[in-house]
Amino acid sequence: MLTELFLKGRLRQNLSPEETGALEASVRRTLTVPPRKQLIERGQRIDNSYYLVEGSMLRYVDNRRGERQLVSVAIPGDFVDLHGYPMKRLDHAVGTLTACVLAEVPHPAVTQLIEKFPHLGRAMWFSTLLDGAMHREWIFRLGSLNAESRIAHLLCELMTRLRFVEMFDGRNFPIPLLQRDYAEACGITPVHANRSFKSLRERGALILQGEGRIEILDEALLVKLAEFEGDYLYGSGDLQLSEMTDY
Amino acid sequence: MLTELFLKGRLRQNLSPEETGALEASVRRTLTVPPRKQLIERGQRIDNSYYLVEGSMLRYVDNRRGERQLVSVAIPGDFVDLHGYPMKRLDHAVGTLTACVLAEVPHPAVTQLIEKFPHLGRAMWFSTLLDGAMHREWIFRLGSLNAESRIAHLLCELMTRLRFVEMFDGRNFPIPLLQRDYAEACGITPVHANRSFKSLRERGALILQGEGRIEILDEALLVKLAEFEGDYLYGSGDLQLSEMTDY
DNA sequence: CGAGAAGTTGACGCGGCTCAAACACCGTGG
DNA sequence: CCACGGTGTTTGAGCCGCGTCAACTTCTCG
Repeated sequence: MLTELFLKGRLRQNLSPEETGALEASVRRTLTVPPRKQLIERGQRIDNSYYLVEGSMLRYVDNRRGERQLVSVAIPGDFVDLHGYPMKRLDHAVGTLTACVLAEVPHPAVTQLIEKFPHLGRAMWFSTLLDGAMHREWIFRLGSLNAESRIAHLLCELMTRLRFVEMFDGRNFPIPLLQRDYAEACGITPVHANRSFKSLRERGALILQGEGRIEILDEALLVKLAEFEGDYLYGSGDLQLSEMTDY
Repeated sequence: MLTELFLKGRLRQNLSPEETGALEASVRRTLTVPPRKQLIERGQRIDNSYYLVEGSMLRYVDNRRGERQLVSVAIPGDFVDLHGYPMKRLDHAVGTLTACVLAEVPHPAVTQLIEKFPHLGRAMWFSTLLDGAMHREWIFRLGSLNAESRIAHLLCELMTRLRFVEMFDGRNFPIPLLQRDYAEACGITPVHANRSFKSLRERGALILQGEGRIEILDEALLVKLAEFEGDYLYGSGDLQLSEMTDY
């Protein structure tokens, strides 16, 4: 079941066996990509989308000085560039963070999927809108928080999302973002990211183990520092997409 | 033709007469809303979406100190909270900037629309993804630019979008955002927004006429300061959604 | 003519940037 | 075996962009 995590991590509802079967069948092939490799550049036309089975990926835009601004971190279960299906080209670059296993889904297959299963189509629409919600919170992070809180906020989001796909044990943070990645995500310099991590360490919130390995010690403290409210991830049971199928 | 601007501003392609007729017919009523009035609060469940016919609106999230972070500025032709159709509740607040005329579209009507016109459904999906693209650029703005460039970048985006709906004459900027609104959009204080505008004025980029009225003098200079590349608005003729209908 | 909202400006402090150096760890090759 | 370079992390010193606090002006409207 390649797409099993898609359900847990992104769709927020159950699909019928026919729908999951059709989704599974629309995968043309799977491929393995080495770490830190750019797959798509800004402006590139695409006619496949990639579902992330294993590993983690980054989406980013570059400014004219070659500096990178991260806009998204993808984890297993994310349909990384499904928005490329309606948009036809991407306004940002996509690359791997770690080695990744990807499932390739051709856009014509998506068209067939959603025409045959309109309900699945709305679910896929929803999954692309979750990116929008996460982008909005990313804007909040950059516009309203200081450096230390920005990092805490990003960690909180990722911990919450990782729990959806059962990839976080409460201590060992499984995404090996380097300090310069946090800097590029949070709009600060790597030096200042380091100082912010030092402060988080001194507060007892986490332990750094080098090369992006982080051990979480006090999640509640991170949530408090970040003013984190996870409702924007639409994970609560009583507000699921399935309610809309009543229409 | 209430929804005429939707085509120009958001859909980036042509619709058939049947499609536009059905879209038009799905409007239950139009309503007028006074300026600076909040319509929807974060977390609120919705079962209508609003298409903006006239005026301008803001979308924002609040932090726990009551400070406001803008995440979007809506102009005529925008389907302000169409993403609320698949999501069922909003993760942000929505309010008017000026007095607005809104067209109310019930969500069940949207379901009927997209089931009868799958092509229109994909077009509406696209229009919600345009928000995502603008959000990403908003992240870039906050994460990679200084205060003066952030304001310039926001102005550039809005000028470009206003041109799509033929609402910008090249001089008089028709959205009366106050300096504190620019501050809330750009993650700076109102005082510093004022100093940044002063700098833009001294460069000869624009003239401030009070109460949010701005006259644009040197658009090229603003584009340069902002490192603005408008391709993310998907306005270029050769990359329109219509190409995907080949599938 | 008083009150409030928007804009403007100055003085001062702090958060984050820049430049620089040093340290830890690892894989490679002599 | 150790020397070595590369990468990631850590820390210090000094500076600057932006925040804070406060005063003042202008305009509008009651």
